[in-house]
Amino acid sequence: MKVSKEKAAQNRAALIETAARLFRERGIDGVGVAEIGKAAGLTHGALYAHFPSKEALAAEALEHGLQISHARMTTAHGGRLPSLGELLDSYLSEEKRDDIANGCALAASASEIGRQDEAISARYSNGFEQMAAVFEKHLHAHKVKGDQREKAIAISAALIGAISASRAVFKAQPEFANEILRAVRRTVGEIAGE
Amino acid sequence: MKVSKEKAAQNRAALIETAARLFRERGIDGVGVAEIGKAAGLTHGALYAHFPSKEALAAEALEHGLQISHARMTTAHGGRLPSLGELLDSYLSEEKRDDIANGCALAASASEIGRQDEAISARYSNGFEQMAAVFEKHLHAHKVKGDQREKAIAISAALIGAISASRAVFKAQPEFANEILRAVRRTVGEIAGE
DNA sequence: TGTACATCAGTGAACGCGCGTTCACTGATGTAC
DNA sequence: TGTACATCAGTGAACGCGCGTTCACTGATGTAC
Repeated sequence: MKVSKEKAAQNRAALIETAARLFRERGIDGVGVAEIGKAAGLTHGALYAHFPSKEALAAEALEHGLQISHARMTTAHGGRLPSLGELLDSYLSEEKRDDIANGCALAASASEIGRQDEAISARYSNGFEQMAAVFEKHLHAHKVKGDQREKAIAISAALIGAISASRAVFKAQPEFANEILRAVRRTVGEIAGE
Repeated sequence: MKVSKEKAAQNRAALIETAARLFRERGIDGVGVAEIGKAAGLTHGALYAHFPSKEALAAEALEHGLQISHARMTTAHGGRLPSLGELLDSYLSEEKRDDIANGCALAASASEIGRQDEAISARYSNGFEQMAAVFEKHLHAHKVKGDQREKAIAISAALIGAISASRAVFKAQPEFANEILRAVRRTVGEIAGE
């Protein structure tokens, strides 16, 4: 049956949010459209009224996830801009590492985006540039010597690698997983002239 | 029909090598057992004479890939130990980034290992520790100040993140993908006192 | 050394299952008069 | 404002397909005598 425009927009948003969370948790290949539809309170068929394919939904879900991640990196308690130290502590915390569903979309999908199509690559690319831009501003504010853009890109890559690696080793060696987070936290702090 | 022990061992090795390559290229979820068997010159049924499940094969394939990666990081032309600069240049080269089939197993599977079982996590964990140990030796040889193990772990995470991110953005922005490699190359070089 | 036979790696059909996508249909919404 | 009807988001059965795994069978290998 037809639903109101408002309700349809809500359903579309629910599909994107649900897909973004499930894709982060289990990968794009690891979640079926039936499960996404059901988790969003719909049937799987409804998905195709909003998106031409699962892949198109994945692109929108990645974009949504990246917007959330960027917003979180640029707002702390009370809406103020977090300091570089707060940002690094939060990004590399054990809590964030363990909460993949709400974690950084760049880290959760790092090694599988290369297998997706160009539309998804483009979204990831924009997200990575935004992340690097956030760090570049911090490096600029701290008057860090050298190529600030270069260092900001390296920091972004290091953080993504740290979360991916920490999650990868966690089940077998949780203490080593924590050591990875601490090691990158301190080394990046040094680069940023902390 | 039965085959000689020697031939059976060759087939087992072919299954592991083929699986390692295909899993790196398209992910564990992205390749079926039928394709692995066929690419190794067998039928899919033969796979179960050597491994109890696809997951068990994935664990062996990861281990095999990590051994290759480690061997490559500790031997250059002529069997000598490569310098830190050679190692970084090679690891962060555009060629390695583009050749996922033969690339570093730690980078290719970074974000999907966290979703696999503990046996696979244990293998990844050992591989990561070996990689960090290689860099720690280089830092020690270069008499780098500070906590060398900490820096070696951070360097390993940064390299894995760099390759993952560079591959992720490549389809949409190949020049940005190259910039990521260069940025991490130079920043890691600085950390290592190059 | 030659023969009989147990072993077991490999074959290929078959299993149930979930996948992404399609489509005829439903029925409340929202518009035209 | 009230009525008739076109729209279209959502339903749920069905599509063909490939998935991981099982299993009865094959036949060369390798062993026992």
